[in-house]
Amino acid sequence: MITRVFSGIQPTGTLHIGNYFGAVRNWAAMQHDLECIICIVDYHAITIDVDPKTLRQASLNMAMDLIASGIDPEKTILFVQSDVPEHTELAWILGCVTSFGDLSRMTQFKDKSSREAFISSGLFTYPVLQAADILLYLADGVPVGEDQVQHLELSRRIARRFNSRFGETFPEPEPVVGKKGGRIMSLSDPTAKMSKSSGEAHYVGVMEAETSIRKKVRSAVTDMGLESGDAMSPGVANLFEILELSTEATGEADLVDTLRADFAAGTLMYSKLKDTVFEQLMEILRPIQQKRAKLEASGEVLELLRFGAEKAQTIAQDTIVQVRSVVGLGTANP
RNA sequence: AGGCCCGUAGCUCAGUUGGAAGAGCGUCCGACUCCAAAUCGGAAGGCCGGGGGUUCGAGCCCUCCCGGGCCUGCCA
Repeated sequence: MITRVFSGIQPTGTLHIGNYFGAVRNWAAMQHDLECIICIVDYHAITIDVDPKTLRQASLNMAMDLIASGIDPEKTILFVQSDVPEHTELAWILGCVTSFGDLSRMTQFKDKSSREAFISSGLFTYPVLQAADILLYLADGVPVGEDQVQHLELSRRIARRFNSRFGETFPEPEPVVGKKGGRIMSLSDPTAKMSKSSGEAHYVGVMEAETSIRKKVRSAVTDMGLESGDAMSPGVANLFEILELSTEATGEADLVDTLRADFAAGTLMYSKLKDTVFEQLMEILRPIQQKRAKLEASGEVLELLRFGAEKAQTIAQDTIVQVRSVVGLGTANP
């Protein structure tokens, strides 16, 4: 039985609808039944080149996006990672029970390092910090997408090795699967997951201006003309996916059925599909954008994050005291 | 600590004895499309890493600095 869930998200400055439908919305649903901890992972962000002038603001923006998207800072512990420096201490200690070979096998490192000119050792040990994030809170559940299962496996491995070496300390975190697959693909390249790093045309920002969103949806790749009865192309399937996820909340699910029937009959106009996707999407995004604007005007994020960091640190410090004790570190806690 | 190589458009790079800064990809606009993609047409985009020097003239030569890569060594 899972009781406490940890999630991290990088301070990329803004959320896109892939983040929203794939992760954030599930977190918002979970926070009513489970103890949720959501961390804006700025220590992770600095593993690749970042601009120090924008990092802090990116963290604050991400926090505001999350709250506007339904994360309730009263229910969920929401904070910025570096406000709780215990993360780094635990990462060091866990790094010492992590094998070099395990880290070398991480595919995401191989991926990212091949793209960077400067490869920091932090990029290499990133999964250790990720394990520390989870284990610091003794979280027993981690909402996880396809691409993160390998990292979670490593976290479990690290927890297991630590426990066997120093005594039962950490639960082995279980993957928590969201209720819906919710994997949204890039609009320009529907074979790749939606991400900000691929470029402007690839993603739709949750806080993006309506005119811009409309344009991006209209520009989505479809297909080169199908015979009726042909399988749906990845691009069209992706649009249907977005539509389905949107209408789930707007209560207009019959729109999807109608359009699907049109597709099956070979009479679907993609321009109509796109307009519908755009309209339904905006039904979801508009209230979020309004909430976000109010939040920004109020200037209360800093206070909310400080509140979150305090709650997080209370848990984190208990863990660190325990860890230092079983490992034999320091003189304060024999 | 020593040796070698690199830094030019958002990205990957070309740039001849020193003589008017370029290409591909990406971006923006247009044509074509039910809408898009692909394709075609057009446009924007640059402190040539930075300072100093040589020269009538420097992306190119000299020098120092900054940043990055590889190799060897030293310390922990």
